[in-house]
Amino acid sequence: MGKGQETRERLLDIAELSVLAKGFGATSIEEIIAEAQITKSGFFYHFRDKNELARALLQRYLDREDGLLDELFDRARELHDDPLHAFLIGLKLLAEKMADLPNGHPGCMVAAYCYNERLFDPSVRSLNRTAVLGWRERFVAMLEEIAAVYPPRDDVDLQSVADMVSSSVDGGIILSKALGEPAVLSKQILLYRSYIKLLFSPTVD
Amino acid sequence: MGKGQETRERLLDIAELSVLAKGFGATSIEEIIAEAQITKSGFFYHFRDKNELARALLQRYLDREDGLLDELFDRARELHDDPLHAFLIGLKLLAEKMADLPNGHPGCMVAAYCYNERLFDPSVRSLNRTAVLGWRERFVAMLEEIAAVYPPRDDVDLQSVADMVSSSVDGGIILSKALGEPAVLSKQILLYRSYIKLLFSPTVD
DNA sequence: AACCAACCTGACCTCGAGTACAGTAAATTC
DNA sequence: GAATTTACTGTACTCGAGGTCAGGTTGGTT
Repeated sequence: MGKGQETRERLLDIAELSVLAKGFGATSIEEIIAEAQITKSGFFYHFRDKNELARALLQRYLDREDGLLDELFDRARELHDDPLHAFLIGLKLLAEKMADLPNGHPGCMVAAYCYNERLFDPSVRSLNRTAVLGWRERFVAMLEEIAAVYPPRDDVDLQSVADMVSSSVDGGIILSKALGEPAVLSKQILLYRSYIKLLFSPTVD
Repeated sequence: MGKGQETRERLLDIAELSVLAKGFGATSIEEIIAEAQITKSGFFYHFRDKNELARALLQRYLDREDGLLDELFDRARELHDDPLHAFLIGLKLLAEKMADLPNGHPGCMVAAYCYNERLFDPSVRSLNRTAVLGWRERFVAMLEEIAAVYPPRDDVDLQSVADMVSSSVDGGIILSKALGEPAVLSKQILLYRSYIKLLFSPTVD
């Protein structure tokens, strides 16, 4: 990574934490460059304007998130052939990952952007939408594979069950933040796992 | 309601929508007073500073939310004596209420404040925390009553199952907003309901 | 040695934000 | 009907925000 890329990443790191803690509108370029020890002109060399910072921030977050999900659920599939058990293992790995964050989850960019939507141009909003649709697709594929083997014990829409992964994570993050109890997030993921277990297991216990 | 209270409520209405759409930091007093057709000094007559607006906004939101939950779950209890079925009915009523919002849910103040936490003084943050704890308490009480009659079919922590109500709502709101699909929220609540059904029902069908 | 692109710095501009404070018209109280 | 309170308006101030532009330094290419 060249010197320019390094600076850019540093700017994004600083911006990311600030955006998750104060929102995009309250995150000033002034404060980012102060922490990054760079001048304002230096900042604008890397990003044309604040909206380009927003786009880059979201894109980087989504790439990382996709990478993490690939890693965890691929690993889960390695550990178990059965689609249901692989999914349950993947959820456990995810819960553990979330529990291992030292200061709790810093926040979900997608959620932060939802509560700042009016600030962004359509391209950023569409990026956000596409990301959530991607997660839906990812988990719907797993769930269909599961449902083909284990008929669900309740009449549910698999697409919504797929959405529930994102919902549990985003909801869990909010509760963790509001309560100041980082553990809440992983507990919510494990409850989703419990639902999947009950929904698809032929016998329970 | 006197003239002053009326103005105050109008200011809060305008601020609420803006905060949920752009975040608190990006919501300017200037824009609020422009829409409310009042001067800046008029605004500061009602609120000492921006932080007092924040507190009033959250307080009003929480009062309304508590009122709504009281209404729905009291009504549910009227409709069915059994604690499990009453809870399931309450969740259905909640899902319907959420589905009936014409333009989708405008957003949860608690969630918005979580992603703006650094902007507020400790009293506001503590108000936010207390609210979530209140919801936890409310639903834990219902779940304990249920669990006393119907032993849960999975080894779960009832406090987390209680938190899952808030988590489903907040997660559902975020997905709805990100996707531009208002229906997602009520579907997530109904999935939580499905989980409760599977978790406590002696027989499934 | 000359050049050039990448990576910045410094000085400057404009605008709107939050805030202060003095004044005032209308309603309410005494 | 005088005094007080409520509910504002008008004016003025400061500061930090996002953004521009012209210039400078550095390390590698020709």
